[in-house]
Amino acid sequence: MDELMAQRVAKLDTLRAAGVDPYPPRSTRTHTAADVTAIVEAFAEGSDHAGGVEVDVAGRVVARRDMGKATFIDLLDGSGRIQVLLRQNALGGHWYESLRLVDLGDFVGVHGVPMKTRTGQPTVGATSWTMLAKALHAPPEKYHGLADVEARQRHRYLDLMANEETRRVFTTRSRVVSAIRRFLDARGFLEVETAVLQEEPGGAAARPFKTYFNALDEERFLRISLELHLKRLVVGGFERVYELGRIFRNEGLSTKHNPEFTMLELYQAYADYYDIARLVEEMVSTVAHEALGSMVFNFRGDEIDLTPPWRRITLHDALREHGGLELDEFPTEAALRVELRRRGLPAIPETGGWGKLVDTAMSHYVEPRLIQPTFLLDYPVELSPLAKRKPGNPRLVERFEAFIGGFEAGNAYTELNDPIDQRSRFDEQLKLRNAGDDEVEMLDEDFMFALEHGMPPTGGLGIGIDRLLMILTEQPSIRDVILFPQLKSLKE
RNA sequence: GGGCCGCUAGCUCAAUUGGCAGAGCAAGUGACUCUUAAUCACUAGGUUGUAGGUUCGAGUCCUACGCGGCUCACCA
Repeated sequence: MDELMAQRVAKLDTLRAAGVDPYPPRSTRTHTAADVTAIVEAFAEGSDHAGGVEVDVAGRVVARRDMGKATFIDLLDGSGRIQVLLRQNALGGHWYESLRLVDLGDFVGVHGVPMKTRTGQPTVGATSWTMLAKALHAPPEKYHGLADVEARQRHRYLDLMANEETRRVFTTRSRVVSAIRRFLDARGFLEVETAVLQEEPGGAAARPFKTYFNALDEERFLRISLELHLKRLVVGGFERVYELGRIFRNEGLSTKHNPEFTMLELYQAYADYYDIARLVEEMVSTVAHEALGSMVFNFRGDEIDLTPPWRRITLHDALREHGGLELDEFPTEAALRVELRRRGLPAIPETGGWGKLVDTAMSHYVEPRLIQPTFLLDYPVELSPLAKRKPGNPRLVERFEAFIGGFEAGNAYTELNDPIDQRSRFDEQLKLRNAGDDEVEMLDEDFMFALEHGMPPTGGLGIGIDRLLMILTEQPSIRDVILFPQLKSLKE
């Protein structure tokens, strides 16, 4: 035990020896910090007190200014900060003296009267105080806060207690998620919960996490998307469903990727991808307005305006506009590969077909330039085995991805509901897999059985909530919007 | 996984060419009854991420490892 902790334990023992429980089971709080501030601000003009009102406040001691026979303490509670003035002749000598047992980081309760100091600051003039919970470690530095990125992520509680900005990000996250629910609930969507542990992880091309189900003596996978289960529900007759849930992909970490992340997926019967595009821009802008009161955000140095309508451009046109690449001139995998090599693109995939190469070109030329919210429309069929083909052009599907701030934030299609085509698409995926592409969509027989019973024309959507939050809270890394991001363990 | 950068007191940061490891906050003692990054005086606090190596001498140079950040690859 280090010296600082030993000092605090000694104070704790002193309290106990005096018959004081340093961890009492409850407090008698009657007012929050914000309540007291409101009371003081309602004082009559020229008055510095409210006749007869007494309050009990409680919170963590975040600053302390010792003035001899008077001490100022700043308490932080869930509503904010409030200053407390403890004076010897208001508390009595014994209780003032025992203030020396109060350290930064302790939780204390204070009984007193709302008042203004000479400078007009709302303050509780204390008549008594109580220890509510003794802290055995010093909190992070009071002025600079906690800066070390690793410490902030490993010990998020320290980040939250030290950094106002962190508290803002995560209260915003909560408000955004509840605004999304309100938006969808108001439009007749039914919120559902589907299986996290799955026999066959489908709905996306990603490596899954594996786990083991002891009772059944079978392997299970953590879900990599919500799609196939939600579509089963549309088959079952739920016309508008959504799920806000955690999904898991056994892949790398980056400023845009965390292995577990929160996805919103929704499915709307009798809608197509154009309907979904309108829904997305309306939902995101409404949620931004409700949760943050603004539709304009500063993200990585760019000003991003979420006001609808968002730009719509086909992938085909975007490649011409941003890359000078005319896809029609390179209609085969071989021709496109030669062209991309000639252009010197990095990381050209060896497997995966024409669609994968189009995706590579898109990532290189288009994606980084889509700073303002943009719907990129009509993708190669090979990349989208669950989306409906575009009438008149069977190489493309009715799909868009929504880009904001230079990365993908959403993905939507007119859902494929032709079970014959769906089965052949799974077959195509299997061929790609056999050709060496290990991240493809896997056949799910029960899903096929569902489709074979008939699914109405349906529009579907997936939005990465964490990425959306990055924009809305103006945070450059996904780890800044996830309370407990995945980190390597400390081996000792 | 590759490349680059970082790791010094509980926290935030210094340390010149390889030459006695420092400061602020926090802590302890004392002064101070309207302060608010309170102020003032004094005190204590270190296996410089870990393990080796070079050197008379290593926070500093070399090697390996650990953790983190950025970036590339993969992915949403």
